[in-house]
Amino acid sequence: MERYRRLNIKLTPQRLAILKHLEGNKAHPSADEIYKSVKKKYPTMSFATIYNTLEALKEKGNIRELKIDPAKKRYDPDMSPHHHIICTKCSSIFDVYKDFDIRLPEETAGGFKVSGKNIEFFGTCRKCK
Amino acid sequence: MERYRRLNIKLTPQRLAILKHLEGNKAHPSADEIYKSVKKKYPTMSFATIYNTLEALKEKGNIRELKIDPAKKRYDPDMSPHHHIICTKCSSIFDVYKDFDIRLPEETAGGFKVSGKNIEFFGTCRKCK
DNA sequence: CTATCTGCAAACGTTTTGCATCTGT
DNA sequence: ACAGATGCAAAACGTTTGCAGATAG
Repeated sequence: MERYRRLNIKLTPQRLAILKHLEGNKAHPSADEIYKSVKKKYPTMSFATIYNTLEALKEKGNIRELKIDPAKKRYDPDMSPHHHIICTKCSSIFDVYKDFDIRLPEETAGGFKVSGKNIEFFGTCRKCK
Repeated sequence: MERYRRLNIKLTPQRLAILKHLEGNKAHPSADEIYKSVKKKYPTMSFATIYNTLEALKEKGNIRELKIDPAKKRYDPDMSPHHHIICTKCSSIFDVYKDFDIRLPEETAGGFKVSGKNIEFFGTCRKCK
């Protein structure tokens, strides 16, 4: 609770439940998964609140929105620099904590002002292979 | 026409129009963009046909489905190994023809059998900056 | 007190599907 | 001839929105 004060967003019970669900969560949950989980405690929980909160958290730099899964957005509360590897069979996502020193040469960037990069690995996870 | 025979899919006029639209296309078009374009010549064109054809082409390894744009799938007929850079303002996508020698150490892969990788850059394009 | 959040339901844009008809091979 | 494609409309799916009432600060 205290540690969320700095977010400068209203800390409603619903939001605290969402934050609690996200904290330390390594599953890269979708909005629907968060919704289902928090709805157990707050049966009136709505997607408006879920998305509203996720948007606020994203804006404050507290979570990342992942587009690694084309079917739906996934959210990652781990803001430390890392990449992901996704299983092409079960779609589960794991973290990759390795830094790759990749730079785009001026000529290759085609006039872009590059502001970031994203590396996705894919393959078959331990369970699925 | 001839060069599409090896695809082993029925070459209907609609499909040839889709193939023609895709050939050499560097715009990474969405299904809707392909639909709009092909509909000019085939006014009865439907999304069923668009998605059906794109799925067939993807399966035969003739196009790639890009997930770099979270709003919608984009399609890339360029199967040569390359990466992408997307403009965070106008969402236009450009190709990056540079090979990055990135490998995931056994320990970091977490039991995964890695089969590929994908690098996305993002930034502001020449026009938008 | 009031700016902001919640919850509901309706709307949205993209993608998928069922099915009757048609067509490439 | 027939496996498979087309076209239409409806449905599915994730996400967004409008708004009236509630609440954190």
